Amino acid sequence: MDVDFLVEMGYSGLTGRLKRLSDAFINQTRTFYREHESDIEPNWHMIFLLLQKNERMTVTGIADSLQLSHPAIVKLIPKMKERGYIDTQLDPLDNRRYHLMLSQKATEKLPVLEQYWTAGEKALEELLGFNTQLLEEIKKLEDRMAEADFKTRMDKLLVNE
Amino acid sequence: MDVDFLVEMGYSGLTGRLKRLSDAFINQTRTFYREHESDIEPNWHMIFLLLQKNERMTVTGIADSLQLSHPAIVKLIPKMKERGYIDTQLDPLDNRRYHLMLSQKATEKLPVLEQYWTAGEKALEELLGFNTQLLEEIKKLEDRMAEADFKTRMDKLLVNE
DNA sequence: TACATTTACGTAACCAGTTACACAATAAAT
DNA sequence: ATTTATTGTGTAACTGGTTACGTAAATGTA
Repeated sequence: MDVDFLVEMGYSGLTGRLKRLSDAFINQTRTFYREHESDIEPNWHMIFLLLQKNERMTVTGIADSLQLSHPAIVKLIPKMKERGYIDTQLDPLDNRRYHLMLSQKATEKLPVLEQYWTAGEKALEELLGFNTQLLEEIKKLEDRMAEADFKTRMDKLLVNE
Repeated sequence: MDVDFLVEMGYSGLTGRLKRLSDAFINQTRTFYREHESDIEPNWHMIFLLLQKNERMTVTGIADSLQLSHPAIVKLIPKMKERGYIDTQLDPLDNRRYHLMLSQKATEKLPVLEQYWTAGEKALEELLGFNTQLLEEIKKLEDRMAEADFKTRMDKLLVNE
């Protein structure tokens, strides 16, 4: 395919291209982990970082920090536990919530994982041409989305309804 | 959530932010369609455009044009047919393949859909601050990904393995 | 203290992509 | 003409998100 239809379509193609890029990063990261005998998933990365920083967090705490819905986190937990990367602990003062923490195994594996993540950062720097232009443009987009999201703007801009 | 952990994390957070943005666009577009009584899904948009341009296309033709895997397209078809937006026709010269085309209903609904899509484009222009900076940076990223993808670069940049 | 509200987590059903595999039909090669 | 390779589609199992709903625990209020 010499021509890229999504690129051809200009603004209309942009959302599809973001999806395509996002999927590419996720899928290639998963392949990378598997080829390097790592039994972790791409979307665990930020949870590891969060729990490294914070020691112990609740489900909603993680969900809020990453701006994901809480069921997204709930669904990760069984597999992370099953593979031995996190321990959980009921909150003694509040029986609804419980705390997640990195396990022994997790802290042992962190040095290797950090090598992978460093490689990922470097690869990303390369892919961004060693400048922060894209990062800045994404930030502007996020900020404008926070002011008024896509749907709000579509509703407003829809003619003669 | 005053602080955004993903933004805080710099390069490491970028892929998650792309995912978050992509999901936001998709989910809000779906909500928009549903509130406007439209029984179409966000990822049908490009297929409509493709079939407007090309009249008739095969499954792999569409997959290649959009740079998706063919099962992604295969899974869309039953619902698009069931809701009456596409007709299919077996290729008389090749019994493996069949052609997809926009149905009567689809062409009837196109004027309304085009209003929605125009609103989407305008919303996107707003969100990009009426300049093509982000589009250009995304293009550069895509081009570099085509040269050497994320995983290839990670492998190469992984130290002392 | 009783009642209403909010919060934290869990579950179900859905959307949207992927890889891996199977298989029949066509095309290419010998 | 037969065999081999390739192509087009279908299916299964997986990853990773969402919304909507339920429920128990904690909190606020009359």
